[in-house]
Amino acid sequence: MTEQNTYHHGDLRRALLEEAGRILEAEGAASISLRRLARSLGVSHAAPGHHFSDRAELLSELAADGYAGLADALGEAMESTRPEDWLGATGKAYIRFGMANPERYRMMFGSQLMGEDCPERLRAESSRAYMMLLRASYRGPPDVDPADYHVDIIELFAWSLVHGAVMLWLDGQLGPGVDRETFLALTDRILDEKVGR
Amino acid sequence: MTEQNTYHHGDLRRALLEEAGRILEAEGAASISLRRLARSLGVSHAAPGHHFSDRAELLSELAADGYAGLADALGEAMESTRPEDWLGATGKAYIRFGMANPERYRMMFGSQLMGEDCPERLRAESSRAYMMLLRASYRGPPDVDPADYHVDIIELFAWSLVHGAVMLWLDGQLGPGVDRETFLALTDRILDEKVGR
DNA sequence: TCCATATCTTGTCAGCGTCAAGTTGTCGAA
DNA sequence: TTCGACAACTTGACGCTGACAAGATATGGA
Repeated sequence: MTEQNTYHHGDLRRALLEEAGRILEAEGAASISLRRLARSLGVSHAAPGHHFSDRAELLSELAADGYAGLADALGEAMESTRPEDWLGATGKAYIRFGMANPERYRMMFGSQLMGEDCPERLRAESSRAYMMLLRASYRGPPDVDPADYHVDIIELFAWSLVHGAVMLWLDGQLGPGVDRETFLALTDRILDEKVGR
Repeated sequence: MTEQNTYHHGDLRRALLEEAGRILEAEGAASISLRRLARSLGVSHAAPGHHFSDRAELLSELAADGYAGLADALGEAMESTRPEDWLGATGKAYIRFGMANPERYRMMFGSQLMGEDCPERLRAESSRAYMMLLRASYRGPPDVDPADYHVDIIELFAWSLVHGAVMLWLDGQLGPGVDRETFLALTDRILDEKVGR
């Protein structure tokens, strides 16, 4: 399926992204090289260059996929809970997404792909995820467009909290005393007690 | 001072770290290359290899310096406030440190330098910074060694909060509506209202 | 059928980290 | 003072990387 002996690969772009995603979670973003991807897929070393202008563009695509997955996870969390529980539910979903996709998450937030001239899709997917959190924490009148919410204390508070917790976990900064179970119990308790209002 | 025409540079190791630090804040960690450092300092391309076994080892040293600076900043914040205000004061100092040293901060937490076989000094300095936050948030009896504190809800809560806030700021995730002043006002307010108990 | 075009290959370039082997300076012991 | 061990540095090489240019090949519409 990924192997086709035709001159044209068929869907090299997709294959490149899939292989890159595999390497990402297995070895980290630093191990992703265009030449290695080409080697794995049996194409020439310059073939990837026809689908991504840059190595950065490929990584941005991976990051955009990550934001899309995060936004979806947040959306699902909101669908299965009542609006008054949205903030806590999305927080928990956020933390679980980060723990399930550590390298993906690290790349989304750690590397500075989101510059001035970042790809449009990356910007779109990341702001979609952001809008999810805004919606989850919004408490105002219901007829306001989510794009018109403004960042206020609650939103920054909630997002900072879950984002920081995931980062601390991924970097192993919490020490050996905090295992996976303990961490989840702690964060859930924080979200219940501090965020639920 | 950084230029000496002797065969032996004198203090090449220090000069390498200083130049690397300059490049770090100016262009980001990705722009730090051993050969470029050698070129800037007028030594051969292999000279840095005699002071750092690895490129990673040099970066780890930079990160360790960062943790040392962070720990110092937290320590100063605690010295100039009463113990009951420590948590809020260290939180504010933490946020200001991150904003003042964006690329340094990103490298400390973003890149996975803190693995199993990470340099001893990096581990030491990072846990020193961690201990500062534990001390600042500790509320138990005063005769307990800080090393024996255990991570509990308050500590994780406080550190997650400031860490996440800094990351969001550095990555520009908050959008154009949140400028530096607004961000500082928001985070200060959060620390006062939510962390002060 | 034929040609424009997308796709892929081959070749090349400079830069990078890393290692090996040789050179030069330093410093303490004899 | 001389000598030898050792640290600091240079030179050279290797394979890897991203990037570009130019040519080959397949595809699909006119």
